[in-house]
This record gives sequence, C-alpha cells and structure tokens, in this order.
Amino acid sequence: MLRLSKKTEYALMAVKYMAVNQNGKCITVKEIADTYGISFQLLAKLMQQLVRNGIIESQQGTKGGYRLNKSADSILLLDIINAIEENYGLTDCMESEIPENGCARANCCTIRDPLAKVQNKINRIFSETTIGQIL
Amino acid sequence: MLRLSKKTEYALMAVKYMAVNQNGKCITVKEIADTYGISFQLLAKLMQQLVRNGIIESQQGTKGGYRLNKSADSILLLDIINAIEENYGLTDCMESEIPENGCARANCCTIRDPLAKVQNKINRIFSETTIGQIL
DNA sequence: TTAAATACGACTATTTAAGTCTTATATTTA
DNA sequence: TAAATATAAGACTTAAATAGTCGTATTTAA
Repeated sequence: MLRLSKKTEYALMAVKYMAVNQNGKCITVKEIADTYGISFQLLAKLMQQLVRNGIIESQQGTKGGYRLNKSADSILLLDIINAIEENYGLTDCMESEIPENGCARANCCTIRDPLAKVQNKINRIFSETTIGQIL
Repeated sequence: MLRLSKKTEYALMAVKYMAVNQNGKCITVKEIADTYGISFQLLAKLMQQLVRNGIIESQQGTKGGYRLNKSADSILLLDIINAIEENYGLTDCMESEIPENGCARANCCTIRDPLAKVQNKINRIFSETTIGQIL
C-alpha cells in the first residue's frame, strides 16, 4: 500500500523536534515520546537506529539524551527511511543488488526493469527533501 | 516499507501481457496465471477490479476473457495502483481528504503537510509512467 | 445442455508491523 | 560511592494487513 511505517513517521517527528528544540542541550526520548504520545520503548529503539546511522548522537547517563549529528539541511528524508525502514523498495527484488534474489518469477518477470526506473525517481524525491526544508 | 502489493505487481504483469498479446482476441485469466505462476483465483479477482475501474473489459462465457479497454499509452501506472491498492498513500491520513481522519496525533502532528507534498511528487511519477512505456 | 469462462462474497493462513518486557550499561550528582 | 536518570539492546507478544483459498452463481459459445 506504499505506506511509510509508523516507525519512520515517529523518527521523522523526533528528528524534526530535535532540529527545532535542541539548542546545544540534549533532548531525551521521554520528552519527545510525551510530546507526541509515542511509545517510549519504541521511540527509544528508533533513536538508537538513528545513532547507528550517524544521523544523531547520544549522551548516556543523567543529563543525557540525543543531539543531531549534522545540520538539519544535510539530513535527507532518504537517510531516515534507509535508517528505519527494514525492507525499503517497491518490490522484494528491489532491496537487493542481485535482481533475482529468491524471486520465483525472476525468469518470467516483465515488470522489474520498468519498476526499477520508477524506484530511482522515487529515491530522487526522497533525496531532494531535507529535514531543514520541513521545519 | 513502501512496497507495491503483490496484487499490484500481478495486475501490472497482466495488463502488460494483454497489451502485448491481445490482437483483437480475448485473453483468459488462466493463460496469464499459468504464464506467470500466479494464483488463478487471486488474479481473477484483480481482473474484476480492473474491469470495475474501466481499465479492461470482460467477455463472459466460453471463448470469453478480457481485453484492454483503452490504448496502452493511456493507461497510467497510477490508474492500476488506484484500482488495486487498498490504502494507497504514504500515511493513513493521506488516503482521505479530511486531514485528521481518525488520527490521534492530528493536533500535534508536524509532518503531515511536508509529507503531503512528497506524496504529490510521487503521484506525479506514477502518472508519468504508462503501460505503453513499459512494453 | 454441456463446457468453459467470468463474478463475487466469505473465509483462512501467513507475514509484517507495532508495541511490550526485561535486563544491562553508562553518567551525573548528591 | 550510592542513587537516580538516562541510553542500549534482545526477546517476546499482539494486532493488523496481505496473500491466498473455497464455494457457488452466472454467462455464453458450440
């Protein structure tokens, strides 16, 4: 159904929140989760994924929290999608570099190449949109 | 995960198959299902959805089957998505015209409007691609 | 009138997404 | 240094959406 997952929605809201509200200081998961009514545990794990992908950085312990690791203008929508969406792509075969990758219809498929072109256009859209633009 | 459903993949393959192989004559569900190893029952229902959406027309009875209802060049990828995908849209709130439509975070959501713009760009891509182009 | 096709609603199974639970680790401050 | 507050992370459960099946009715050519 071409949906962004809730996880990606939450991650976007969190990153945007940090861009607006951090002023040198750390922002806690609790603050963001409470603001938007998002599950704390779930958001906590999303934040960790964003750290692993270099989008934000963490400070553990009391007075800890998270900070953006780069300017809002240099964080692409595609960065967040890639960090959070587990199987991003219009089709199963589009995630992996190897076209046939486990597809039973690889030999008779007539739509992969055209859809790959569409996928590229969509990726371009997600690369053109930055967090800075959506503040 | 931003996937096209299998149903949409099958519908695309079916419409493309018809564009290539129909020459005045009807094409049966069985022929397409066998060619690509798609469930007959499932594809049959997809074909019916395509009929309801005016993309193809049906001929019942022996010697029956389906035909494209318009030229391949005038069938948009978006037409097929709209006919088959049940909840098309980047977010739940993007399907309906009424922004808040049941969203508990409608009052505090900071990402709807930016994502709506992205959605429009994606729709444009799906409108630019026709079945004629992917033959 | 039979065979071969579409029409369609109800149902089931499978997979994915979403959320929860639990425990461990790091860091500040009293 | 102990307590409080934060992140880190894996295992698990629940809920929802997707994919596929079943059964029956209807249409039409030969």
